[in-house]
Amino acid sequence: MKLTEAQWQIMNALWQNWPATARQIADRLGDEVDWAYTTIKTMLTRLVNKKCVKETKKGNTAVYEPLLTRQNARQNALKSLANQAFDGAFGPLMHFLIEDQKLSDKQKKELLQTLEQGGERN
Amino acid sequence: MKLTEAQWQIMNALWQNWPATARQIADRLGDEVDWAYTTIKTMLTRLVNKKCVKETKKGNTAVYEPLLTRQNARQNALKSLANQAFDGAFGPLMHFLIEDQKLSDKQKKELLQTLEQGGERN
DNA sequence: GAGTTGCTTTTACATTTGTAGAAGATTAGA
DNA sequence: TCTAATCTTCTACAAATGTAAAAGCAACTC
Repeated sequence: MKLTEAQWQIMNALWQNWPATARQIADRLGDEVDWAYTTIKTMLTRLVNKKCVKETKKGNTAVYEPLLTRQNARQNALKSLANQAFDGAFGPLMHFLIEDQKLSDKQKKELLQTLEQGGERN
Repeated sequence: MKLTEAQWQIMNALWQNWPATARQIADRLGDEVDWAYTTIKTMLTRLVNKKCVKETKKGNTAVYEPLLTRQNARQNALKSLANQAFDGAFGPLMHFLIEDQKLSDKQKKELLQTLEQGGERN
């Protein structure tokens, strides 16, 4: 279930709003990338094969919708990053983010808040 | 500079302690993976080509050391994850981690501490 | 000095990814 | 109904990745 760079872009475009046709996705991606329409089609097909996307037909035209949720994709990505690069735990990852990514004070404050909220919710 | 899964494993083994020979790396990886020695050699060579690792000769034997630091690799990985999956910012990433990864109370407490410390240091 | 051991370099080959052209089917317009 | 615009499916091909066997060279061991 690991997505490649290109696949993330497609998925991001799809998550933005779906169901969507290949053309719509192509349009959404228009600014960011410079892919031929068929390239996008191919990638969609491959994502369908990987069960990340579902394809249905509306007449002649294929309509796509995500099977993999953004949530899930993010979770997987983070998990695999944690595994590969941070000894499998989120702790060190977060630690690294906080210590080394030089959060702005504002960001830190927000984080603190999030943390406290989270504490109450659980 | 993006590392693949397999490359992370090699690099992790190398970061553990270096300079190291291919054999040493193979031994360290022994538990985790089941690769032929030559596979490891090949991967090291490829990492050398990508300038992630430096190779020097000690007699007949190649000795490897990282050129890419773990720090840097982590940074790159996080950055690219943030870009792909979190609209390019660390904020949302962290948010996601905290909100959706269900940190244990202990983890949360640690985090709070880290945050406060960080605050003082900066 | 012949064999075993261990390293190195070379070569190979399947799969996945990035990228897309070509050709065929369909639909919307003139 | 002929045509232009779109879609779709098929096919292609290079680069990267995963995985390693083969063959060659050096060194230790009898």
